[in-house]
Amino acid sequence: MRAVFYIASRSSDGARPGIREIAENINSPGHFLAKILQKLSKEGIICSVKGPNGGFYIEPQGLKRPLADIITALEGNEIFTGCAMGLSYCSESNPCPLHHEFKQVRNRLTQMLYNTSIGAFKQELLDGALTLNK
Amino acid sequence: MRAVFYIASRSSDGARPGIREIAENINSPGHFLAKILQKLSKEGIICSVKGPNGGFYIEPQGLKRPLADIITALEGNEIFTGCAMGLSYCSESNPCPLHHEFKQVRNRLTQMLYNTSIGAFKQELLDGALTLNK
DNA sequence: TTAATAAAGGACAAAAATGTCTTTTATTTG
DNA sequence: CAAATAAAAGACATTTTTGTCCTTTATTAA
Repeated sequence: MRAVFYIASRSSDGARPGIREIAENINSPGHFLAKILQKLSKEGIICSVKGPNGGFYIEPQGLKRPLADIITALEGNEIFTGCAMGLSYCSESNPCPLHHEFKQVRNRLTQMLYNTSIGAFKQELLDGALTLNK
Repeated sequence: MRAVFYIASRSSDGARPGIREIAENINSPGHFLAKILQKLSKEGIICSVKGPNGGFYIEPQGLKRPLADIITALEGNEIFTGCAMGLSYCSESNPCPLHHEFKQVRNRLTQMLYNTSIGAFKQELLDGALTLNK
């Protein structure tokens, strides 16, 4: 789950890096990465091409999608909706003591992840160190 | 890890509920609860008395401690310090693209958990539904 | 002082998350 | 079309987290 954004930043700029190349650059077990990429491509976040010279890439429109989409695809959306204390009964109509205050924090996080596109994140990475080895 | 705050809210008001009593009221496996309570009592957040009529309680001064202490005791403080993306290289001097913005969100959460005492949380629970069965 | 009670502690078991390996399928290039 | 390449897919292994059980130790009350 860690190695998510690396793909995003690498796979673009026209090229189509393969699993091995990506794995080396982000310092992650290749076979494990493969599974994650499979999920992401099934969810339509990244695209893949089989065969020689194949690999992964992201379409221009895909770069516009928010980081939140990646999280949702990989881990579901509990982060965006769950209670701070993990209380199952907690809801808008039956809030736990921290519910309202926490909701603000959570909403801000949600906003942040929805307002930051994969492309923007990538751009900042390229501008900076690009140290993605975990 | 879920069943944390329940103890806090129950064990006070002079009584010393035992594991069984607590477990039933919060709908959690008793033996598992026991381990959590052990940790918390080792950390000095709750107190325990062995023998007949023994059980768990929290001293008045303990009620003043922030919720954050419970979290730290049980899960460490990565929540309060870690990077949103789980990037190990991310730090103040080498920030990831979301670092600064996320830090604000995280600090707000931290503040919230430090400003809310166990006692205050308990009070709100007693005032409200007190539905703590998970 | 002894019997009953209840937490402490450690060993063990199950489930989930993480990671590895092998086979299959699709694509491209010669 | 054949061979090589690379992702897809699923089986399998390891590790971590979560949960259970049993024995020991401390305390209280009769």
